[in-house]
Amino acid sequence: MTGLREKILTTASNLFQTQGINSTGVDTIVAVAGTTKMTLYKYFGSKEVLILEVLKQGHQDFQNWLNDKLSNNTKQPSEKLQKLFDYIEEWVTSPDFHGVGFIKASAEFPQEDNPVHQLSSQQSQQFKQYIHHLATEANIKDAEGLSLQLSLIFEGAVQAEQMKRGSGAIKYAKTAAKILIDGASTQ
Amino acid sequence: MTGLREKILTTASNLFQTQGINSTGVDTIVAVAGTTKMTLYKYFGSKEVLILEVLKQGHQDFQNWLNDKLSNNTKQPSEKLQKLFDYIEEWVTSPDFHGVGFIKASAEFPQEDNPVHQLSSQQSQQFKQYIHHLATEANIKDAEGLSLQLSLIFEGAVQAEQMKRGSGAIKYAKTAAKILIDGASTQ
DNA sequence: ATCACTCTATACAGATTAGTATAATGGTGC
DNA sequence: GCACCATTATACTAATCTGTATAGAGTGAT
Repeated sequence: MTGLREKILTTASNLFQTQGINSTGVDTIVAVAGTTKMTLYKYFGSKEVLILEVLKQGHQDFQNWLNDKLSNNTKQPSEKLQKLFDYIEEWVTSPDFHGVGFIKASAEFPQEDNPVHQLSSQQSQQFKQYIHHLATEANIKDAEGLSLQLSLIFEGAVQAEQMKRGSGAIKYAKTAAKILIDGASTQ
Repeated sequence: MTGLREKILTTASNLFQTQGINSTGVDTIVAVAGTTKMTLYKYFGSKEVLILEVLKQGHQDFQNWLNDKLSNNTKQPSEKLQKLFDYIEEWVTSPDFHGVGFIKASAEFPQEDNPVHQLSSQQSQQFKQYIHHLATEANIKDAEGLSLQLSLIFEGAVQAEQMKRGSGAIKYAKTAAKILIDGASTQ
């Protein structure tokens, strides 16, 4: 079992978040990962493929983590929606939080026909749909509107946290989410 | 009257938004602006200086535009806060909207000691303080909390709009803002 | 021991980058 | 005409980038 592919993935993920994607060269990645370019290009045909794989992995990790938390710690569907931002806070404030990939990637690759941008956009929409799913299960009338608002707050909070670490933006995002959820529930 | 400096500024601003900052070379900027590198480096000592100037200009334009709108079209302080997101919507949906500079810049320059990141962070905070100012004038009790929440929604909406143009995120951001403002007013 | 296989080491190609040096061009004021 | 000025045109340096070519080192199986 190599684990080299995995090592390259996590190394690239960290560097992309801390240095930026375009600012991180392939040479830097392999140097930090303790391997060579030949190996990197064997597992990932190009830097673009590597970027896409990093995004996929990060998104999947987040979705799995969140889903497990919600499945294991809540019973009623309405409870999930209420506790959503509690877990998001836990995720964002955890020490190994390294940002949300698709938000940064879409900024670095603004062109709509770019594969990285397309995947980012797709992941953003996927997350919105996940909230939509939670909202409909909780019998929210305007599930579409609420899910869009909650994803707005999510992206804004992550953006703010990324802009200035430990800004406490998540706390206010949490109360804002609570207000919006309560408002949509009693309708 | 030259206007060449201005021309370079607006050209760079457009290219930075549509292609990304790091992905836009100095050669491209001068080619599109119809000038040469010598002139660019005469007005702006380095690419970093140019980036900073573009950010300053864009932020100032936005703040001036928003402030004028609010000053001219509202009378009472509480009205300003209510109409804030109406004008933000007008700004975002306008055809020559080219994104909010400091949001993208902070993504492309994640390192906190980077001058571009620092300016972005500073501008983000400045905008939050502007909302805070509006909130205190409107006699909102928890002005700090509300202004943070509204700036979250703003950044999230811009992010969403940038991710997928014409997503209608602004409309939902508007209603979310209304709910939060009303909630903070009747406290 | 030899084959097969993964990984390393290193050097390289070709393109692109930021920034500079130098000479020529064009217009304005006098 | 002449001097002054901003601008252009072009060529260059030196670094950096992605991606590849080639040869060698290590390991495990049979």
